[in-house]
Amino acid sequence: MEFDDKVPIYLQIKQYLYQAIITGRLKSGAQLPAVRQLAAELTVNVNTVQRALSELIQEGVLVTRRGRGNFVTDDIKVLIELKNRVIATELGTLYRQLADLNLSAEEMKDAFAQYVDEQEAHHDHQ
Amino acid sequence: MEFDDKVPIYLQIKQYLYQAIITGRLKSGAQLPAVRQLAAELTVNVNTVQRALSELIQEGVLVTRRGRGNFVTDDIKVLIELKNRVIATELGTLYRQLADLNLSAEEMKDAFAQYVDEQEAHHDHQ
DNA sequence: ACTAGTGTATTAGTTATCTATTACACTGTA
DNA sequence: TACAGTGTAATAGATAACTAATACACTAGT
Repeated sequence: MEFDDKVPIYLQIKQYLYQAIITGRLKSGAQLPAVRQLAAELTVNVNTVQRALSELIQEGVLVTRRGRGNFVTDDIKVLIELKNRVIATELGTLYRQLADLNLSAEEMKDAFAQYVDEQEAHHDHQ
Repeated sequence: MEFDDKVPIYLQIKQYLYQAIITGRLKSGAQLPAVRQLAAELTVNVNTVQRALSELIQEGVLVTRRGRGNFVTDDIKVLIELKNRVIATELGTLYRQLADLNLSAEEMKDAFAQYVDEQEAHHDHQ
């Protein structure tokens, strides 16, 4: 996997796992690949994977069972909360950045809507 | 100044300067504070400031005159292009993140619009 | 010429992240 | 009981970012 060398890899792995869980590629209760396999897939060290996993465990998103493996929590509430939290964080980041550039609420919404429409148009033409 | 310790400080300083220039707090042709003063204001080392500045100089956003100081370019076209580039980058980041979470174009626009409206409502109540 | 105020460069030391390697602990099955 | 497959921990070394300190180079004003 390719990483942005300006942000710690373990944080990018967290994002990658959030994404897999939120989109349902890793479903509630599902077992994750073994840490050594994950490390191989991501072309990264086991310790780095472990660091990301341990934070997800801390958050209650993952559950670890010694000798068995790591699993996505079966607590649906936690997963719903996770999705809301992740999306809100991303929306908030853009909002703050645009606010810092003195864009009004209307300008922000228009700019983003226009950007999205442009991207969709490009996709259609592919 | 407070920094996020998960992203290099010199990049955050770049963003800070982009913001100052785009919002007109630093106008076209204006002289920047001396590097030592900037370092003091940002509570950061001179070398770190210098690293950020040298990238802005490389981009043509700033112009340096030895012994005189650093100045915002008086090439308006460069500044307009800068604003467009910075905003497009930020919009693109959110777009990609939400696309990775399988949100549709409509869902993205609605989610952001709703977020912005909520923020504005909170501001009114302050 | 001197001096104060600029940017620039170099060196050395600290810290966080990441890697590589090895070892250990627990679980389930043959 | 062995063993293969899990997670977990610890150590040592590499690299990038940051800091601190010092020195150098150029400009403008006295």
